Amino acid sequence: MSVAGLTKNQALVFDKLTAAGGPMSAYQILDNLREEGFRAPLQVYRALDKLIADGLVHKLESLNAFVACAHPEEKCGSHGLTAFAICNECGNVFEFHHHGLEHDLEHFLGAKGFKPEKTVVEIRGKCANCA
Amino acid sequence: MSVAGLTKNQALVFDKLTAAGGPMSAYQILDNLREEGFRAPLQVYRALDKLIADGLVHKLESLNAFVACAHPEEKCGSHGLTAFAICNECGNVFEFHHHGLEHDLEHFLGAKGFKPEKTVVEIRGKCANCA
DNA sequence: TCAGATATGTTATACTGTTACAAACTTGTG
DNA sequence: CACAAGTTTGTAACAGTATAACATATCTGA
Repeated sequence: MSVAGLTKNQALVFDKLTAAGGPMSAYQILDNLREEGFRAPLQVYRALDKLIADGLVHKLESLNAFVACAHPEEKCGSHGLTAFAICNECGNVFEFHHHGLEHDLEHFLGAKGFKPEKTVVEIRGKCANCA
Repeated sequence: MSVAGLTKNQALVFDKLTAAGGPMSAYQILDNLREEGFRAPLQVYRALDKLIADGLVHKLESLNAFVACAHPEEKCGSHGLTAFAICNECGNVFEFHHHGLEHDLEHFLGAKGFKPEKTVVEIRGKCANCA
């Protein structure tokens, strides 16, 4: 389950998030790891910072929540722009990579002299099951 | 400056945000409107809810901040997808509408049975002036 | 006028995230 | 081994973001 190169707390957070199979808030993670010895939010946020930097976890800005990457074995950053379709009914999150999108944005913003560093794309709506 | 159909508090918040010419947090707005009689966050959040519903103000999810629409005279919703390029250096926000982007996303997600309701697109990076 | 709807005010509280500092553990080098 | 430097973890306090619940006022139309 775990991934090489993670410290104890990072692995605990990553495993919890992977097992959940969906988004969790930092405080939900904290409460779920109290049995494992977690006491303070910082323990969660520190682990998340590293996991996000490594591309193993993504932050969903429109939910203030975190979700395990859909393909942790490959480095997520290498796929370019990561986007999420989030169902407002069931809360399911579908992660995808859309190269056309990325290319369009780069082209459009490049023409204006803007240098993208991180791009947030989150589509809220109804998934096929809930429609 | 003001827009028809707004209540007193809504107009105060909208004018403050327009005058700022950039993003403000809800609590920055609150502090800036204490002289006008604002006392509690809810006064700001309630006004923002209405302004956002009307398309006069946008929420920047990656900043937890709010910004006046770049073209309040036209109904913003009618332009489809609203996107933002946000400079991490100077904080400037550039609002734009990209129809190709919107079309691509709709096509891609439609094929999966996902029905978009609201789309968040925020590109963080360096603007031309700060690059 | 007055009843219903809308807007506002107020207090308290919940949720999200960070600062500052201390202690423990890891690692490489003499 | 010993021990210094760096990294990880622990803890407490706090800052920033957002909402719930309830009271009061204002507006609007029959």
